[in-house]
Amino acid sequence: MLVWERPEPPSRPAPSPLSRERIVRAAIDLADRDGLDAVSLRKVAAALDAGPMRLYGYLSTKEELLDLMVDEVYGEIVPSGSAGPAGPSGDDWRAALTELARRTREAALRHEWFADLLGSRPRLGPNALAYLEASLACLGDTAVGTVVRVVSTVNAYVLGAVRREVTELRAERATGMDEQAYQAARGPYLARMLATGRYPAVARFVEGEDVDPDFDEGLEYVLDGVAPLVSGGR
Amino acid sequence: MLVWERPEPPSRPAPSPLSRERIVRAAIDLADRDGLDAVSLRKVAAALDAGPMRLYGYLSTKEELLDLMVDEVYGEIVPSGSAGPAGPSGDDWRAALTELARRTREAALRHEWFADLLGSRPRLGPNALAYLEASLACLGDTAVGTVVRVVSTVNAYVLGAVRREVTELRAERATGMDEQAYQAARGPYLARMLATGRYPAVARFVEGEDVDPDFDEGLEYVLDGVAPLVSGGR
DNA sequence: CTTCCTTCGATACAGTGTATTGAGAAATAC
DNA sequence: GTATTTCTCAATACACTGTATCGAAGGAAG
Repeated sequence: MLVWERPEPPSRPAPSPLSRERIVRAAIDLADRDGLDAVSLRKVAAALDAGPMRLYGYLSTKEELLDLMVDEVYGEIVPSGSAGPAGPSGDDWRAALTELARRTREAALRHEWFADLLGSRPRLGPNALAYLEASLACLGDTAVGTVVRVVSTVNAYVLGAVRREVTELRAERATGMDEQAYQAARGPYLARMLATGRYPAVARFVEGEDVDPDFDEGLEYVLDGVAPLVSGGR
Repeated sequence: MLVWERPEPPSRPAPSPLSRERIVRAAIDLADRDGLDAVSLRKVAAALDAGPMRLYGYLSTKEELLDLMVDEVYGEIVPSGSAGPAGPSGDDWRAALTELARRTREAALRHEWFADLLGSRPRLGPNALAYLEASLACLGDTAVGTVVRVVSTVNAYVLGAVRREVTELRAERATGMDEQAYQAARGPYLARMLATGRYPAVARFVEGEDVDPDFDEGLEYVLDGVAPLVSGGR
């Protein structure tokens, strides 16, 4: 039985009133501050002045906690008032999808762990469904086959781009958030590898000015790619 | 100091000759069979008839083992003989990128855990560099700015699409690899959610024939999107 | 043969997710 | 009102994780 089907245990007016909401929020705070690895049932429970086993009334497994965390962030992404379908497939489907993608990226930058979990588990929570709903609704009343093609392609890009961006961000910070230090740390090794001559294209790319890829720009290309699908019918 | 910089300890002709190669292969076999969570230093060591601490001569942390595993799969992806740059930006850059994307996907289907790790850690291993090299080389001598735009966009799509596909595959298998059983399990919950009327677009999508999104098709769209960049020159 | 230095395995520790169990309180029955 | 049942919670326990420490064994150098 899925988490979202099970009712919460009635909140006893016991010492500290607990709830899924509070548990999830504590877990998210922990993950935001100290990373996903720091999220243990013991620490989450401790943050709420409770024993670890207390949580098992609200969750039946740690996986479920992660599911709830992910769903919570989906809730941050989807604009709360946008349940209604957008304009009937005008040309603003691009703007709508772009907006959603941007919000997804921003949420992932706020909650870096989200990028690790995104797409790694089936999303059936209410907010994940709302997210899916919002995605599909961007295309108005376009044919369902077209909609799924467009949305899944764009979503795949967003997922991958966000993941890459967060990873790079972490890597930079790992060496002391100094770009110079980063080059200095990875430099010797990379230089030696490139000196082997086995990676000429990489060498050319490293020596050139570093144009780090832009999220919005890549998104434009992807949207360009699927645009004929939606305007051209099919 | 990175793993790839450190030499292996000289292989004593001790009871069982160990090597990074053997360790990584054992770990990969374990991950393929029982999932990434089953990869523990103890189990890997046991598979090689060694104590857990023995591995610390070859690795200094479990993270490094994961890095080596990822790099090994990169080695499976990149065609071994394709170090030379492809044709000078003809029109076969599409074919080359497609080939590489397909091979990436196939590797992820062979090693599902690869999808979980892909893009989650900086890739600087020799095979990862070769992969990057092969990606960049697909575009021949196109301007470096264009190359990075194209490759990073395509890679983002591949990463996201592969991840989604593997996740769905796992979800289906979790209920007993029966599509009917899957619908039956998730059905009641989904039906109830859809009955709330809050997800009309999702409902339309679920009721319609389920066109699961195709990897190659989405890739085509993305390539279409970046095509003007490479043919039109920057 | 003795000495030294490397390498290995055992032990140990802090931390994890979770099953079990026993105490205590709330709710019900009389 | 008291007695009994039921439910909730916290403590304990277990198997497991990654890794530090340390003592012993074994090959190399003198």
